[in-house]
Amino acid sequence: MNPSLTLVTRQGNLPVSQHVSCNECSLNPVCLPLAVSSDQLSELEQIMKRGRPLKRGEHLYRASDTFESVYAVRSGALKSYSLSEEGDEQVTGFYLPGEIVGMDGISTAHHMSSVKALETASVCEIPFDKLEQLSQRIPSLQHHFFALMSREIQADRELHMLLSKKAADDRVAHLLLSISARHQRRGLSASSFRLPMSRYDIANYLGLAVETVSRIFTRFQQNSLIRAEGREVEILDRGALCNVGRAETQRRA
Amino acid sequence: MNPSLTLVTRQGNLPVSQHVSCNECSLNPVCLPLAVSSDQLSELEQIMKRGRPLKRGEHLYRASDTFESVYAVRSGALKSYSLSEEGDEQVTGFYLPGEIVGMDGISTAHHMSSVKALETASVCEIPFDKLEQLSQRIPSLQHHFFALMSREIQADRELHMLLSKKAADDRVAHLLLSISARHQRRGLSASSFRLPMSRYDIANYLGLAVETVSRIFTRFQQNSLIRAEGREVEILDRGALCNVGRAETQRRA
DNA sequence: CGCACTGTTGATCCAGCTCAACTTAAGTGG
DNA sequence: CCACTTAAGTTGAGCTGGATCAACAGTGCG
Repeated sequence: MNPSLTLVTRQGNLPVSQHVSCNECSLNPVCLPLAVSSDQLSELEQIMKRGRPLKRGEHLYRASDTFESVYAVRSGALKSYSLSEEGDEQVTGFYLPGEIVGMDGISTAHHMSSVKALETASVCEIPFDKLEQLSQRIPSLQHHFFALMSREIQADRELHMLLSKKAADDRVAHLLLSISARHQRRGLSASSFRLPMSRYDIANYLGLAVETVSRIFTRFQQNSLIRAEGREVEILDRGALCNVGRAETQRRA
Repeated sequence: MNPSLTLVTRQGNLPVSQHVSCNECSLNPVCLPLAVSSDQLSELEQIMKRGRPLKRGEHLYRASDTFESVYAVRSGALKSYSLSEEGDEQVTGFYLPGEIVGMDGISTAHHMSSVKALETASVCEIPFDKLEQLSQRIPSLQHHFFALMSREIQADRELHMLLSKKAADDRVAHLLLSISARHQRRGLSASSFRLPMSRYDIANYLGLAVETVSRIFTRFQQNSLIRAEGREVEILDRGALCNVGRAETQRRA
């Protein structure tokens, strides 16, 4: 609770710069290591730090903190958000294991959003200046980071379309499919998973009211597209979920 | 009209790799050169190519073209857009002189969107593989590109908030202010300019109906926030324009 | 075991969409 | 250079998807 106490605990129990071993990490095939050859991996490991896990609700960083590092998610889940001038929250993204968070803020030297843990989560910290230096020597690493950011931009463009053109059902369906795909990528079940975020966060992210999201979950369930119990979700009819908005009116028994 | 004829014209009249001289370019202070020292500028100029200008409606590239280059806008204006599975267009961005377009597609080796000229426009082509090589040797260039992409991500996050939380007036006001700021950055008038894009494109970009955008222009004009005549716009009350959505109901005579 | 958070459901309302008619501007060919 | 076509923009009227307000049901943490 007390900041200085937290600091002591962190530095006392878990050395801040504990050695990171990507080879022993199950995320190896989906995370940063895929960008570098095995003999260069140790160089990457050298600059990475692993901190103590974050508890639900704890911040990884806050908007206006100075930008120093990007982070690879090891476990758990995080959300990024920012506040408008009027003070209301906009959830801007969700981050699952194997994904990189914190790439905003490179240009301003300050983070432009805040990131907090949705559940107990741990991350590998990658000091960005070190990463830039390393990228000078490892072309594939430089390329990988350009590609990562490019993919982030692409995803944002897709979201742009979702928010500007698609109805509420589509948006929710899209999110479910996105989470599903990201699970599958890690070798987990694509059809059965637990959502790490609340209905509130989903609604906020998708530009909808909580009530609307809730109703849509219910409707999807009634139409046997999914089975949902709280945050536990099972995808029953992936095809139909992809086509929500296409066959808008479910004229089925 | 005939592709091969166009090709001849291009290569005949204007060599594809015509030397680019950033020092003689008025965009020098807002474009790429700001990333490199003057003695390294020639290296950058070396890899850039200037093609023939694009006419209104011509494509710079199309979605699924192989990704080879990014482009710095020299003059005119461009829009990027993509098509949904149902075939309708989503305008994803507008690009003005001094700005870089084409940074999607790095990860896939194919462009994920199309870019076409809104009016006669010219660009400097920057082959991306060459740029990566150069970035290996010029840290500030590498950093600048990371920063550029980071800023793109930031802008997308802001747009996310705009689309998910803000009312139609806010969205239009925001766009006008954005165009204004980008004009100012180039040393042009911040308060008086010509919009390069149609009402249709504005509406599409902001996730609104054309009619709504048109009505809002009219309303802004009635309330003396702007003076608008077709695409010609003058900002009369910048403060009020920033606060649209704050003082929603204009209880004024 | 109680208080606060998270989620669901119902009823009502309104911002912005759709449809429609019309005006103005911009090409285009004779 | 003007008549004609087509695209771009504006205005009006009415409809609707999703927001808002409200009440209630789990759920879980301290």
